[in-house]
Amino acid sequence: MSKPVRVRFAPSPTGGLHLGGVRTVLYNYLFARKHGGKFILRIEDTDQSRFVPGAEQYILDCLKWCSIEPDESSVHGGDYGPYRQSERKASYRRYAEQLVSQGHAYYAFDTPEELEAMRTNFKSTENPSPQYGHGIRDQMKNSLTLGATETKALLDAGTPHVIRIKMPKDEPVGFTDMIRGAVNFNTSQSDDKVLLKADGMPTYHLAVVVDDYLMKITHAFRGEEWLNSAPVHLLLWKYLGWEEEMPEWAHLPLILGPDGAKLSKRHGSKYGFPIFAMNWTDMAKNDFTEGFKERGFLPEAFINLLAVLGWNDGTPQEIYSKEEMVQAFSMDHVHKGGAQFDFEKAKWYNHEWIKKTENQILVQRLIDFEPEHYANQDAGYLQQVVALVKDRCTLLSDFWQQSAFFFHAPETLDTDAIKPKWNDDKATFFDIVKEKLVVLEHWTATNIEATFKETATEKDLKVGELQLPFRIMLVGGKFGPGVFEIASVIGKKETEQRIITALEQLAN
RNA sequence: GGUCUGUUCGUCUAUCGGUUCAGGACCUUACUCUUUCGAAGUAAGAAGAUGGGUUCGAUUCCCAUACAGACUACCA
Repeated sequence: MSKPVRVRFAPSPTGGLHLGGVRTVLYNYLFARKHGGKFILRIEDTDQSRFVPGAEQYILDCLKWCSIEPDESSVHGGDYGPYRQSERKASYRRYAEQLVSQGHAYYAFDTPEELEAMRTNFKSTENPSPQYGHGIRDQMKNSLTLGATETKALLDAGTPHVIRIKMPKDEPVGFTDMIRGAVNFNTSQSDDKVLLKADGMPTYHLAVVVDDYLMKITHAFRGEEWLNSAPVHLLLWKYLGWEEEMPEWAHLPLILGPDGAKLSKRHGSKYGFPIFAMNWTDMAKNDFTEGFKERGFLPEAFINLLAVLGWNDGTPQEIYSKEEMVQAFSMDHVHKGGAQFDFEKAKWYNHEWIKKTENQILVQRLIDFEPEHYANQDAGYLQQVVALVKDRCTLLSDFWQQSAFFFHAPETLDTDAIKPKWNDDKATFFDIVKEKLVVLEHWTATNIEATFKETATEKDLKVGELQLPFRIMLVGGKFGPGVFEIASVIGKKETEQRIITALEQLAN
């Protein structure tokens, strides 16, 4: 029997949570649930200069909205905390120093200016970005070139320094990716990545390995953009003596924008669709990014469309509930290639979910979405309205436009639509039909329709030509569900009143 | 520049070497149905990047080319 599955999502609280991030969480979550394991949320806040206040809470809120909440996290707790890297700071240094004493890492004292100078000096057309690696480290200021005594002196003097991994020259490294199979590299290709920064914080490279080990992570999913740094992590697992404990890795394909490049905030503003799960405002940069939630997406639709962007279960099914996804999910059906995000299809998913969602739940979503419109309405009435209009709404924001006339009489009537064909016969018809409706015993759509049609026949008028005027009277415009159903929902009194108001307007 | 990864209709994808027009969905168009607008239904449109192999047989396996993307920070 294998170890219990433990997967983790490790966002950096430096900004919003974009589509790719949510999809990574989702796959983590689905995989954990599928295998009865734990889903852990770890906050990677080692870069204090980029840390954005509120971002951690934002991430938690997004996950809550999507109902993919972690089992262990900085708020839920667990056996392997703390789950914030800033709170684990003390533990990283000893691992870095262990590597130094083993000869797998070294102290480097180069100042930012010196590094900058190195990059410009060694820059050439063949090598536009020279790397601090086996070819260059001999010429830099580090414990390998300085010698033991000078290094110790600098260290004792408190000289700012970092610890870098010493990448071996020309050794093959490789691993088996859950999605891509065998992936091979050569150690010469990677530079001597900084493991511990001058402020004592670890970089991602050190932290991810140490934390994954200490938290007993069994499977690690991350974006394809990390593939190139895998050799560094591989070596770290090996050098720290934890090779046997190394998790299985899956590098998820990227989500691309309509232009085929990695999806970014830029795409959102350029093409007019959201990129983040929820609205996010970076106060420091005064930068606002729209969210799917506020755009009117249902969380069920949101995770559905993300799950299927790069994964399928081999069947033609497209609409999945979260439970169905857990059942069907499997890593071997995750696509290798990046997937372009198509907002049209995203809207289609939402539409399908609106149709599929029970009226009662939909009403609740609407109240949450636009309380100013729905919060003080009668729940039963809202459900009737929602049942009538849901088929014609793609986003939650469409509901008000489609249903406002259920809550108040139309402010303006599109009389231009009927005036050309309006005449006294029709005016008389509505007078009579109004009187008949007022005394109608059972106020139902079928009865209203029957009364309407009988009266039309009596008056020798075509029903079709009367329906549009009736619609304009009740709705104000040429849209909405069936007129008789509308009349039945808004009630006898309101129907009568709207006919009267409209007849007055048409008489002028 | 180097390294890594990828490539089936415009987009998301099915096909785990072998029947059938390479299937489904989004999208677009036409028609039908609602004598409103959605919706719905029907039909049509549209693909294996290129060139070599391997094989009785390749979209599927291998190689090359092309194209695309990612990475190349004391950011993650």
